[in-house]
Amino acid sequence: MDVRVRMAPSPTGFLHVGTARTALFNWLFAKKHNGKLILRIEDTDIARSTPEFEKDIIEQLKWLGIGWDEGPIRQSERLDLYETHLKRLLNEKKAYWCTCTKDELEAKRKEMLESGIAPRYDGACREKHLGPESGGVIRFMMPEHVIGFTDLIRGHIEFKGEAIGDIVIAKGLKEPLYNFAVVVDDEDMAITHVIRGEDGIANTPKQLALQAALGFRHPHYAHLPLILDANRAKMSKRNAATGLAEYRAAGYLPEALMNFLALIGWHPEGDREIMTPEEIAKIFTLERIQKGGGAFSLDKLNWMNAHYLRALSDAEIAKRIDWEESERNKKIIALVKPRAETLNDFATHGAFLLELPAYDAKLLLWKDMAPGAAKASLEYIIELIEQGDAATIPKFAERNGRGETFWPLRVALSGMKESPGPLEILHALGTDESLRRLHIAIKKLETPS
RNA sequence: GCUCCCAUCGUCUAAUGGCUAGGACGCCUCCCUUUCACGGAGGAAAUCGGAGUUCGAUCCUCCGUGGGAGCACCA
Repeated sequence: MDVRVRMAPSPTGFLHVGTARTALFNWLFAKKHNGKLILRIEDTDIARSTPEFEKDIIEQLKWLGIGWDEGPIRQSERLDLYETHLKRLLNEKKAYWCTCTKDELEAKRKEMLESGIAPRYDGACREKHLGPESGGVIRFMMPEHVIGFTDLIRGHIEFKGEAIGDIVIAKGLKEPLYNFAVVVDDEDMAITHVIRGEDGIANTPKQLALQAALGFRHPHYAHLPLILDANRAKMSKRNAATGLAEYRAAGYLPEALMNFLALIGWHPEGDREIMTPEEIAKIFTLERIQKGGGAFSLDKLNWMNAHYLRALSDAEIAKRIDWEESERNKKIIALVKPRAETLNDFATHGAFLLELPAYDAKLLLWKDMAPGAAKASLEYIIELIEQGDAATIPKFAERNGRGETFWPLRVALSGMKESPGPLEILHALGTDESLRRLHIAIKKLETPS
């Protein structure tokens, strides 16, 4: 059978890195097996879903480089389909209307919690035989037997049906809830493999039972380890940037992010870590997915991003940061690239070329050299530049001392403690601007602080 | 509290029922170098604990401990 997988984000928030990683693994799996990937928007929660979030999800997925074969399919546009199956379950007495109030349920829940048993619905409305006019919710009669399945990553997992209780599958005939809509859709879309986060494990028995009751087939399940934050807890907005758009805005490259995300919870056989999506897809297998959660290491992402950045041509970088290809911009890019970690660094690290930053005169002094020596060195360099002999600066440095020559020059031109090399900056700035900055430096050295 | 899942350097991970447990990030040292970065060469750093199976266990089993997730008229 042809592989069909889906990514099923809920538009109740911006695209989360965890959701993106799950989407990526589905994408890799589909690609590896020549299967189809379906984008399904799980917007059954009308109160929390917004078009803005949906737009962000689609936009970021595309930006990351994840394409899909079918969709986006919105659950909110398929309410009739769910209603049909809901009615069937009701008719077959596999589901029933329930009018228990939230207060009643909360009280019972508390009671059960206090007596040390797993809180679950007690089935109070099971035998009431209520109809749609009751205005209640629809509950599914959970079977009391053990429900097990073989997770493609974790192996056999079992849950006791009686511990789950009768779950609410819809608030009304036109208001299906997550677990029910998922089951109907996975069947309707002929999903073969459900690849989702570990937090979906506990939902699996519910969905399995629902599938059985509806006469649907069971897809294969694979539960991915979670992406953890630095504190090894599920990544949350409180402790880290969780929105993919935030990383994009911070200047990360989609190819770097993709490579990085693929390596959280999955690893190829060998030592190779830098791989294109195509290379990864080729060797991707669920068997090599880790069981334990993996921490999101910003350090490693930064390293990887810098690595990918250096591999880009200057012209490509200009395009990505939306800079016109002027001579000046080209120079900035070439100069900043070896040191850049993110795309944003071109603007921030390159700023000194456009405007000399304020700096302290003392910065001009190499080690414990005297201000007079620095001044003399800079004055001589000015002379060389004015004579068109800038090319002989290295020779002068040999006589004058490398540090004593290059350090003051570099600081005079950049105003910074750390920067590209002085001759490169000199070239990038051009003669006029370089001379202007050198004179500023000399003035600083002349002014006692 | 209940249910489920997990456990190799700080982090992401590789490997094998048996040589000095490998790589990457980060960290440290050295080289290159005016600085920083890049690059190059080294280094420190791990099989959670206890039983059992076995000639032998990091790997298999059990217990413990630790960590995580889930327990909605959210998804």
